[in-house]
Amino acid sequence: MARQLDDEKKQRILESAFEAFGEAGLANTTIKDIASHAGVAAGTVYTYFTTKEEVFRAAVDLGWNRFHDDMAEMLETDEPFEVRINNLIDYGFDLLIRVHPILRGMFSDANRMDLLTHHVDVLCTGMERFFEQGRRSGVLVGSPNPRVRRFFLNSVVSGILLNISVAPPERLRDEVESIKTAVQEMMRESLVARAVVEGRL
Amino acid sequence: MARQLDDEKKQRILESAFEAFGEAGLANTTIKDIASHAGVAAGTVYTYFTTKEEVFRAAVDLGWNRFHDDMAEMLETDEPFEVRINNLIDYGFDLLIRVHPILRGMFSDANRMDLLTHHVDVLCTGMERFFEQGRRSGVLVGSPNPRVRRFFLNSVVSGILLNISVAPPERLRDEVESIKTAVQEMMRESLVARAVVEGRL
Amino acid sequence: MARQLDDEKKQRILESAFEAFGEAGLANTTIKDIASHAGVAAGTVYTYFTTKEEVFRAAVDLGWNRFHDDMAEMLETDEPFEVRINNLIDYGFDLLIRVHPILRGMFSDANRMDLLTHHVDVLCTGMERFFEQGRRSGVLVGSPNPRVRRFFLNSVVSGILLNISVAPPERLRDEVESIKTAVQEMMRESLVARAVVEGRL
Amino acid sequence: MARQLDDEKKQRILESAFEAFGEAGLANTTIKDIASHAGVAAGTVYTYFTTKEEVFRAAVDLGWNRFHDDMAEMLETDEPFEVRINNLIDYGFDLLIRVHPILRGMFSDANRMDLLTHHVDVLCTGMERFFEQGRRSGVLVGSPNPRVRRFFLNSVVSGILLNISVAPPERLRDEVESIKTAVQEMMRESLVARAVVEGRL
DNA sequence: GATGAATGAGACTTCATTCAT
DNA sequence: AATGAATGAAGTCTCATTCAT
Repeated sequence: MARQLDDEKKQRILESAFEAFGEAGLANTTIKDIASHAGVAAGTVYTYFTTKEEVFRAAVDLGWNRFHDDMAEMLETDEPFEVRINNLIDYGFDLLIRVHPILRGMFSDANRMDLLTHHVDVLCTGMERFFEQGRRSGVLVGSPNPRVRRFFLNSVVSGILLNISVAPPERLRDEVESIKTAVQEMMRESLVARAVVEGRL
Repeated sequence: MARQLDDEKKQRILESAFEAFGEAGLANTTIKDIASHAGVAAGTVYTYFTTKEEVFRAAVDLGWNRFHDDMAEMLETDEPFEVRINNLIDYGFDLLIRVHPILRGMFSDANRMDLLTHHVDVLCTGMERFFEQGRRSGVLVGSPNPRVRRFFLNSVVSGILLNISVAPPERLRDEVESIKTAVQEMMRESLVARAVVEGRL
Repeated sequence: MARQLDDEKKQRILESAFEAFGEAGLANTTIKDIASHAGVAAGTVYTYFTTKEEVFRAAVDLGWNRFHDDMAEMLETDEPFEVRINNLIDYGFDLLIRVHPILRGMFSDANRMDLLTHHVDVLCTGMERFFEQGRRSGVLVGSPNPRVRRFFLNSVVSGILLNISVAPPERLRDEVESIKTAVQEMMRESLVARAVVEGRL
Repeated sequence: MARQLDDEKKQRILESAFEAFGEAGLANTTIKDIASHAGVAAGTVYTYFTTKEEVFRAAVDLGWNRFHDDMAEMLETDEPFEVRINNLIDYGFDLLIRVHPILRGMFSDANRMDLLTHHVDVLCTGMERFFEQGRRSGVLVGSPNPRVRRFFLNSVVSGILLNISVAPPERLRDEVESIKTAVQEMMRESLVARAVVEGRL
């Protein structure tokens, strides 16, 4: 038998593509860039993918799926809601750093290929489900109108994504840190406000 | 006279570039595309710009500046705040449709060239100043903490931009309409909530 | 046993090559095409041949040799000349259909590699010898000048080859049929003409 | 105004393509080969043609049309038939040397693209018309059956084409010379034969 | 011996930019 | 100032050939 198709190698190519596209975008990244970063010959990329566009799509999905998986793992535990929301704030933003390339370098092209709406939707639906659990345990406030709530959620989530995407790599950590702080304060205030409304304070 | 003619031609090129880049992105748009849409020869573009990148920068700025100007014109009138906020909701989103190309087609590349942070910042600062006026006349609520308020504003503004940018041209108007409705509801609720807190309801 | 198996595999590859080259030509046929049609892996082709060009040469020779063999078998029997000439006309053209690929798909490249003159020559010499036998039994006419006779033979034989090579596969059988009819008529006339000249009619 | 599209340059490219394709065939000829032989940059070829295939088609047509034109010019004069047939034999074969490339290098691919049947047909029809004039002035014999005559003509014409096409360039002139001699002899014999039949000799 | 993944040279084609007209 | 033909660098992709398994 000959050398077998190597899933590890495909992953290496994909990882390399993810970084390269994230850095420079679809058009400014060459197959050679990707290949040499992955330690293979240019032609080898075509053993695992049929076109550059397919590599791009796979790289975008890699980033988003990794993000979704990490989010799910973090949120869907048996711990009490308070612990999970702290996890979200404490570690959730770290996840964004890993997917920063999808936002910074792959945004427009991914959008043009209609690869984004789906993932933004998945993300927001996951968040919504999570916060729903919080609502049931009375922890979080928000508009009593579910449509407004969804819009608010969607806007804030998207807004955070956009803000992170525009951050150049070198300012990325600071930007994330400041967003994190703001979210923490916002939540604290929200809880206080609710307590006031409920006459608990 | 000659000067005017030239300026007019430069504008035509820029307008054409704005549309072409917005539709297809930096890399998928050729100088010839831009030139022929503007009714000039490819070489003529180089009479007014030195490189394709410069055309791109100028097109991005054209879009954003036009947006900023329209926003300013709309918000900075002498009319009472209530009228202006209705204008914002009624007509503001129409402006977004005009700048959709910057978001849809020029996002990543503009970002990579660091042309975005500035404009997002200008937009948010303008909005902040506007809502500040509202606050002074007691119309709008929001966190008492200015940092949280700014974060909230920035997130929602950015979120709206992202959501619009993600909409394909054919779904654009519907998407804008639904965002508009959500914002209206959100504001109504916000005013009610404040009235409740203040014991007015 | 092993030897036989190998030979059989080599034949399969060659057969596959003959068809593929005949269909698409040297440059438009890949080693993979040939291999997969033969039911082997691309690498295996290199166990039996050293280069693609060698495969091509072998395929060309396969076609021509098969043709020469079939012609020889048909012509060199002990039957009377009249029977054999009828065989030639009745079945000879069927042979051309089998070698059509050499003519249609392999012509130019085979020619460039100087693989053709030899085979056209072999064919014409065989035909000449055959007709010579006819002459001896007084059956066929033709120029009394052997050089003219050879030229005439060569031209008609080559002309038939060219006409068949030019026929697209789907028109091949019709084309062959019409050539067959024309040859039959021509021969009949020739015999009549000779009879006239000899005062037999 | 800019440099104008230069018909002379297009001709130079075509001429270069004709020679290159004729020498090496479609697949073995690169656009760069053609361009550098024509003294232009590779990209310039694409100013005048859209694909390599288009260049090839144009080169094939160039060769054949030139041939048809020369034939027509030679045959369609007011001179007596005897003079014209001598022209045909004396100079006609020289024309074949000019088109040798179409036959040697472009045959198979041109055939695959169905560019040949038409031209072979045009050639044979032209010849038929010419010999028809001869028949009317009683100069030439041949089968009284027009179908047989056409087949004979077609075969001999095609046969000559094939024989010339298989000649390698260095043997080309000799080959043509010997065909020429054979044709001359064949015609002389044909005339003699007719005289015999008619009792004139 | 067979396999087929890996290689990398090389082809076509595009397009930003230049510059003769 | 405008034009658009010319240039040539660069990118994607193919495929003959090699060689580890």
